[in-house]
Amino acid sequence: MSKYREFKQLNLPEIDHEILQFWEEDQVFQKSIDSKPADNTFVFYEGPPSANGLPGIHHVMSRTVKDIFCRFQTMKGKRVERKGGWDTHGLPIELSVEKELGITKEDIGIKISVDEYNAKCREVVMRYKDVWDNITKKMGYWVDLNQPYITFKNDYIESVWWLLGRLYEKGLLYKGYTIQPYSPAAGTGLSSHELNQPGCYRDVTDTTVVAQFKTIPTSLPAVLTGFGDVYILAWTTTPWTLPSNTALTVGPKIEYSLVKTFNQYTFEPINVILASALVTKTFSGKFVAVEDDTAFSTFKEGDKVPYMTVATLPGSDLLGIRYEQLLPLALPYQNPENAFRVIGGSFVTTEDGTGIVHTAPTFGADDARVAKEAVPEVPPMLVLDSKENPVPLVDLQGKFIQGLGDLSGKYVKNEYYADGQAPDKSVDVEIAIRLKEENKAFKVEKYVHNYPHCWRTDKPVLYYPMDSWFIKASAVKERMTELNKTINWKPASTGEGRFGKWLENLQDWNLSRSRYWGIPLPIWRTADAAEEICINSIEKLSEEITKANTKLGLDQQVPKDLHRPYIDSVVLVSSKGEPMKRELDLIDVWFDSGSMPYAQWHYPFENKEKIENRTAFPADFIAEGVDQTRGWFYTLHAIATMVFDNVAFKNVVSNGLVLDKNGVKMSKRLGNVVDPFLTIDTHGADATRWYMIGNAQPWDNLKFDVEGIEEVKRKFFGTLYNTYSFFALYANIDSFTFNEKEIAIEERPEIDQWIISLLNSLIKEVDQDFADYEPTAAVRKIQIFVDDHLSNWYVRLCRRRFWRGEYSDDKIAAYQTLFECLMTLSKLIAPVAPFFSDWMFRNLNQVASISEVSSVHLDNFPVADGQKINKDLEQRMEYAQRISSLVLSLRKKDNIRVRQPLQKILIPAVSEDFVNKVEMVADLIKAEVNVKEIELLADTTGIISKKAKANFKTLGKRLGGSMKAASQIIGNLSQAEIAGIERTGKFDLDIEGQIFELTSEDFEIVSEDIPGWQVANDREITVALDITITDGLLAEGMARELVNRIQNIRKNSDFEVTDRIIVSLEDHPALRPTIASFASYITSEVLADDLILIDQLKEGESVDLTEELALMIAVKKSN
RNA sequence: AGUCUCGUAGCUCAGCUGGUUAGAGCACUACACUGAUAAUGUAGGGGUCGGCGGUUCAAGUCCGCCCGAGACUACCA
Repeated sequence: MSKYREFKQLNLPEIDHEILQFWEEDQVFQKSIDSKPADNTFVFYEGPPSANGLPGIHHVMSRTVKDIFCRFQTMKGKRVERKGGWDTHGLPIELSVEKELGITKEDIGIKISVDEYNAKCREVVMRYKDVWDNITKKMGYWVDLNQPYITFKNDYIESVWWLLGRLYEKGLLYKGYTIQPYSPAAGTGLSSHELNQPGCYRDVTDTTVVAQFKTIPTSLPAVLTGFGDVYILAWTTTPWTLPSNTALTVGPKIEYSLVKTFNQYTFEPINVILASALVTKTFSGKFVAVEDDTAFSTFKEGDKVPYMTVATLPGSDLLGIRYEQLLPLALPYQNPENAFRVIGGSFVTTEDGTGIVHTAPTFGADDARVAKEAVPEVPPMLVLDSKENPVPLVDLQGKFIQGLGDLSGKYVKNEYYADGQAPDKSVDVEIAIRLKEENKAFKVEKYVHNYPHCWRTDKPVLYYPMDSWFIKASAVKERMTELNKTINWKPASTGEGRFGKWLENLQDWNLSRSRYWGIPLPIWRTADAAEEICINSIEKLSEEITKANTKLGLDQQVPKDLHRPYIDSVVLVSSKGEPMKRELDLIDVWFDSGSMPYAQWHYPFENKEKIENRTAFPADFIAEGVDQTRGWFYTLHAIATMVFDNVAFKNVVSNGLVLDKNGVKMSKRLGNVVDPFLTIDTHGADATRWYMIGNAQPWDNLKFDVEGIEEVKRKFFGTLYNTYSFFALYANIDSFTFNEKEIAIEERPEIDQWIISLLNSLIKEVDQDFADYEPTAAVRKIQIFVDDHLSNWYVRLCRRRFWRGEYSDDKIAAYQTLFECLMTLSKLIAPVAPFFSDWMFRNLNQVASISEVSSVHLDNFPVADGQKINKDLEQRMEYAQRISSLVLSLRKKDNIRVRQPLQKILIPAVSEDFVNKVEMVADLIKAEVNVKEIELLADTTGIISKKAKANFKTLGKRLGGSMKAASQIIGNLSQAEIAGIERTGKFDLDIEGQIFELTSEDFEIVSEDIPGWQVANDREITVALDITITDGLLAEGMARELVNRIQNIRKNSDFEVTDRIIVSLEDHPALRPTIASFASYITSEVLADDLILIDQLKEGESVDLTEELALMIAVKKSN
């Protein structure tokens, strides 16, 4: 006959090892998938980590979240395939390679060939794969590591190309430009990463100009007419961009003023528009505010310049005003008629400048955006060069192009000239002087501000329009928003707020990256860009290569590796027989990861049905850090919407950050990084997982504190382990193996029915919580059940049933009940604590053979049996718990030990229902608090004093302002008045003469006191305790003290719990009544065959029986 | 700067659609319990619920503004 395993103490890491080994040997993960029907899937997508860095504790967090729901759904009968994946492209990988090789991006192709460089990336990218696989295993995260998808594989790239091809066919791919930081000196664009390097932002002194833009009178609103020439003031720190001005941007909600004054350089009378909030600031120094026109007529050079506000209007009224081009050196090649007008932009502030922004779409990101959003679109200042290509007024060297008069050929910043070559006057100064002379400069000043510099050359960067390929995401903005509304976000605010807002303000997706290690953009173009082709498969590439080989007489093949530089050398041919070359850009790596639903299956070249039958798409569930909202979550959503007009995922959990215990972000620099391996090896994976989930909701940030794991280990796993050990100890003694027929629940004692009822309530709630992606709620409820109800009430109160007496039905019921609780718990906790749960499941099942499967993870999630849920029963047990607690507190007040029996407690009968319920649990209470009788006191006796309280909910609405007074009156009602309410159910409340007719519903009546008794209250329950100790009670109390001392001796002597003993006691007069009445009680309690009183006992040990009485006790084994 | 989240006891967190005296665990103190014992019970101290204003008979809860922490996005004439 097999026994339940017993242990010396809880060792979670050892359990991890044991179960891990079992999983591997039995291929439990594989079985958990294969054993489920293929047509009942729960689709999960693994957001791929990059194996270029080491896993941190936050990965344990996010993977725990993923694992929980996948395991849960598996137990609910779903087939949950979990393909692992690796993100292998991207800037971090390139940078780590560059750091290692000691090179920079500029060296690629010079010091090191692109070929070698990419080989190095390929090598580095999987560097820590083993470490990752190891943590995955150790933390109990089930994911398929054997056939992961890898983003640099040709199959993956081919799928991505296919997706791009679909976008291309739909007209969603186009070439345009974005304003990017660019270093003319280095001849390269800079990433924001590079710009954020320390020391890049530096204070510089620039010549700034507040320029006067002369409005065209016919376009002015009525309020601004009749004053003469009206100028709009706009400030710039980069005067060299003024020739490229094509618009002025105002804040529609900002108030603007028209101010009458003189130009301080030309002394011509002018009227200028600027934000009202900036009038004082702008007209400081040489200016003076005046009230009327007289100052204007007498003004002469040398005086302070008078100014006066003559009109105000909101920015929205300025929209559409046209103005004369400030520096008419060139005109936009497209729609010049739409340039030089006032448009609106939400980014405009009144913090500095004039509240009106000079807008040059070719040199400012905001500028380009507002210009594009304006209706009609404001054209950027692009002109056609000799090859008819549109170019900005400044070339890639940072020089003005030809055809701009004096400016042509000059660098826009003096820093760009070679040493000693810079002219005295920078272009900025030159322009400022010219504007002054032409009555176009309102103010010219030096200004110190923060400006980014190139970290390579130390020279200021230029914001410059760079060619880029875009995905026209804005075209499907509405559809994305619509589809987003069908997604269940956890928390909802991320979906509606962060993600929703992001979709509303969606910009086109800049796909281009000028790097080397990534998926190449599969577009080939002729030199004049007249013809282009987008390659969407390797087969297509092969066809085109063959075609090109024939027409151009080449000998090319499809490269074995689709990366650069091999793919760059492929030349295709246009319909006219011209060569076509690949656009050199790589695509944004986010497109890689957003493509994973399809590319992981090499769709549509393989596994076509998986996507099209919707068995592997969309995902039922994904989870990742909240930082992925605009990363992975977005790219998944965008690609699915654009290509499949579908969501990519139905449920998404975005988890928060893992901070250190002080709430500080973990970083290597601060040395507060928690090592996940160390944590798991020391405390076990389950305690770590349980702590992370139980301590904070996944989407809140977690303040990670190892002490919290310790607490979880002690409180939760320790208690559960103790409960199991307790069960195992006695079940082994009684050879309980669940052989007997199950005893019908209604035939079991009240307390068994109660814990089973609670258990089923728990199943219901936990099942719901897991289904709702609320793991924290589930975990907390389980914890309360285990600690408070199962361990501290059920087991505590039932202990005797397990170790006393025959193997009766009552005992069997106790075993069956506790077994069921433990078995069910193993399943409920399985998603969160996969190791301990399986360990407990297997320990129980290997003896009882209740389940046919070998692992809890192959079993089904428990189903609540509504029949067994009895809310009445739960209610009365709650009464029992609360009453017991009150009695214990009363005992405490008088310092009466629980072992000392007392005669009686009095409880005022609150209601008939209450009386019935308490009577049903009276025995439990009596045993728990060691009291002989419970008297439920009907209030007719008149010895209970009561208190009435107002029911704010019912009265508040009716009484309104009189509520306070009412509550006071009701609180002071006399015993007679309260009795009246109880009798008649009515009461007329008089508040300052106004009568309100109240009913018993409007009151809460509580028994407050029983005069002359020790009384304790807990809400509606009141308990009084009779503390008289009679001789009989005293003798019985002493008997119990004796039992306790003898039990202690047994235990200290390391007797088996089943050993029978002989007890010798030192005789004492105080002891005699006890022995006379309770000798048989004592012997049966301590399993004694004999109890002997001896006058002068020499052997044994001296024991304090009470405070006054100490005596010798000897215990020996009986034969 | 914008968007979002968070702010309740020394620490970690509950607090449902507003309702009476704001709760739990940990930690601390005292006492008790003990055939589960690195557990448990009872009692105690500890709170201007980030601040200010508003709505309401009534605000931790709803609204506005501000402060602080964090994330993401954008970098500004």
